[in-house]
Amino acid sequence: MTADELFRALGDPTRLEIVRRLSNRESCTISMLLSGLGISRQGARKHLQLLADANIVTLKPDGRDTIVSLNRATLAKGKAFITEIELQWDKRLEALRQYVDNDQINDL
Amino acid sequence: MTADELFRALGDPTRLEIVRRLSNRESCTISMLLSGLGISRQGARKHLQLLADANIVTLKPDGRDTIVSLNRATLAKGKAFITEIELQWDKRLEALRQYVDNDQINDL
DNA sequence: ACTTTATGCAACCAAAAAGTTGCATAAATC
DNA sequence: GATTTATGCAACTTTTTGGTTGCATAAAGT
Repeated sequence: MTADELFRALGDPTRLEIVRRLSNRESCTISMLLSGLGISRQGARKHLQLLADANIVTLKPDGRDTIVSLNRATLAKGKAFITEIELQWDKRLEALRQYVDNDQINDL
Repeated sequence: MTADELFRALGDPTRLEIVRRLSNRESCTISMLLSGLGISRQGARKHLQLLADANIVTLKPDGRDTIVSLNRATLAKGKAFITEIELQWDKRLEALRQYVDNDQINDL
């Protein structure tokens, strides 16, 4: 799963709300999770499937219900991606700083 | 700018490639940045505008050119959002652990 | 057995996104 | 001054997304 797929899955207010709910509740059933989102069950269910496809969420059938749980490792990947970008940025800035310093030495 | 808007802006391979390029290069002109992305200049320019609208990138006209630079603070917000979710998750798990511990005490 | 509850699947629609092409313009360069 | 280069704006098409409704089904509760 690529970083853009992960971010795309997080890039919707309904889906982000689902993720927020899962971070607060225990893993819960689909109907509990999706009630009160302001859209139809099937509409919300599509969002949930998108999260499942992006591996942000895991669905486990259990009798009549289906249990939804948050996949922490996947979220961590998104965080790691941003951290990596920031790291590259820092390295570049540091290289620039050293370059400027050398110029100052040359100016002596 | 909401978290979902930020993630949505990052949720596209072309835009993520633009961000990656900016993390490695010095701030550069639009044409330098967008060449070789595999789509038309105007197509790529639309993606760049989306990144600018999400405040991930800043555009600064300079004579004939326009200088593009990465906005570090905005990326940090995305990271912070995920961190917050993880924190909620941890707090919930800790509460659950203590609950289980109490049960064990009750069993004595 | 009958009813309710939790869920899935599929068709359909409207709006947004991704991409294209063509034309315009203003700054640099020759 | 003529040309090249960097850019913008706008119209248009195709694909994707977000949402709906209707119908089906299987497990639990009465």
